[in-house]
Amino acid sequence: MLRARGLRVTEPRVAVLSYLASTSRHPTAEDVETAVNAGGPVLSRASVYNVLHSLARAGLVVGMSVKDGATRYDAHVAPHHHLVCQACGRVEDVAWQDFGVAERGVLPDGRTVRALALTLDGVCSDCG
Amino acid sequence: MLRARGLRVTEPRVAVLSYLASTSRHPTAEDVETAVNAGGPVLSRASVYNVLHSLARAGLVVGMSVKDGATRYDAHVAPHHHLVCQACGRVEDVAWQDFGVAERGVLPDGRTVRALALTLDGVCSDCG
DNA sequence: ACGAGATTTAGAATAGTTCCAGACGAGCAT
DNA sequence: ATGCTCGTCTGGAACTATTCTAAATCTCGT
Repeated sequence: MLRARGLRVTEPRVAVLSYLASTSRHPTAEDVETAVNAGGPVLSRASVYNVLHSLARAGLVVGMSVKDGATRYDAHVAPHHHLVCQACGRVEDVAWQDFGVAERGVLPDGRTVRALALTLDGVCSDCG
Repeated sequence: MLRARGLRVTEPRVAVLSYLASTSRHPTAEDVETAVNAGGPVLSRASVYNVLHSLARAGLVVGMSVKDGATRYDAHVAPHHHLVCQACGRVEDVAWQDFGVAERGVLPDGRTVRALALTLDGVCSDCG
């Protein structure tokens, strides 16, 4: 998977990518560091950022900024939106077809939209 | 205007709000500080943040996070989207009717969307 | 004009991220 | 398999954006 994108296969990359792929949360870099270092050899903070950047450049994960706090990462790269809960701050996925927009297109004035994910403010399933 | 929202009218608030209302850019807190202090009495950095937070809480401005860098502020609170140019990083407005989505609504699974603004990745008018 | 309480201030403190220079190790060529 | 090369990893310092704190100041109802 990494190899297919022209990235060398290293232990840190495997660890980070499997963690991200295994969770439906949208962990911050710190979450990743904590999880990956939970019971084994340590990954330095700088490495976490390095790896996240590599994976993002390769298109294997996407990073997203939410107004409060740190950048969150998501290994689900198929087109979908994010719902940021105004009550609890959680970030949940929203299936693409559940919020109808053209995936990409040209605005009436000619500007081009290449949206991969939209961020919606709302209320999540628990706080609803 | 400030008074209408139950905020005391102070010189810093007036200065920041007029600056934000006068520009179609989407300035960062630092931009605001620079602009407001350009030729007059100084506003401390902490005050800029204080004021931006008050205004945001009162609904007179909205803050938005873009993946790279600092939070940007916008005094145009009517519903509209933001287009983040992938080439130059600029943030431009997109009229609501130019990108059709329901302003708010309920997803098929019951979660509530209260979107005020969506952030689109794309290419701006200059870089087009 | 006065007083209560909100607001501002400067600077220190914190959080998130990046930079650096050197050590290390993946994978190509042999 | 072995050596080499360069991409990758590391710890720590540095940096940037933002928040905190405690005291000074100012707005506005009375």
